[in-house]
Amino acid sequence: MENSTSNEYVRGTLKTIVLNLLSDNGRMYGYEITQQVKDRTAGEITLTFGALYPVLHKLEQEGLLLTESEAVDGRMRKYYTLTVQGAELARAKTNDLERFMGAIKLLLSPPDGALPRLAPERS
Amino acid sequence: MENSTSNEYVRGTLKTIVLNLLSDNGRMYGYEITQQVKDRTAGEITLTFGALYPVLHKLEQEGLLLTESEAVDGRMRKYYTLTVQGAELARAKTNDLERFMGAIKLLLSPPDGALPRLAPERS
DNA sequence: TTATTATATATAAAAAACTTATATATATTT
DNA sequence: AAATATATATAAGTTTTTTATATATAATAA
Repeated sequence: MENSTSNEYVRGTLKTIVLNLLSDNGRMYGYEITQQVKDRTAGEITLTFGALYPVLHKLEQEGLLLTESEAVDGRMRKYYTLTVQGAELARAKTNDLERFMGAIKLLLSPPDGALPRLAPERS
Repeated sequence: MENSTSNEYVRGTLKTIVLNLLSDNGRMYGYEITQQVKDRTAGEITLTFGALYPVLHKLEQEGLLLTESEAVDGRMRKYYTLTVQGAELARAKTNDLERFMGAIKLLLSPPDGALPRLAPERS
């Protein structure tokens, strides 16, 4: 049984997650990215292949990643590495995401000690 | 001149932001929501009407919000209030978002003291 | 030995979400 | 008189994501 929240919040952060992991690891293949995300977040975040591969292909196409295909133990792997521009974007987007999360925290912590309020009459 | 990051990260969090603000404030209208988000995040997050109104309409349609239209100073306002279900969802989604952000932090802080790595040969 | 699970990438169709542009209208400020 | 602020709304187009499907090998379990 899984106990991760829906990956609704991955929406918008996927590109940044991928760039950031590649920045940390230097060289990764798609499947490895999904596994590392799952492992490092204790299963909280799981990437789907249907979302991941199109993002990887698009980043490559934009000149942010380089690829090398390699057969390992009879199975094909496609390794991705950041280009200089990709590394620059990784820094920028990671920084942006941190700022965004700081801003979200300002919203999630009630301004005063406000209690939750409901609609009055009908439930 | 604005200095907010692109609202790319709002993607996926908009519904949660709206539910959370309504939970704090009890009763708000659309324009007010955009202003409060801008104010409380020091301009870091700005909601667009094209994204906000469809979300409000959808939440209403799903029975999570109640509406009351009211003319104030000659201008129309449509106030939104959480239903019981809406309040419950607000709690759940706020909690989920906090968990998600905790998980993201695990990803953004490098596991070891790893230095950023680039592609070898071609730029 | 056969079936299942894990490893590995990929794409297409459909749905969902968001951006951008546009429309309408009143009040206030310049 | 013009511009800005307040206020909601929708439609068209784009982008993104989900879901389903396809392919293939290796390792493990039954």
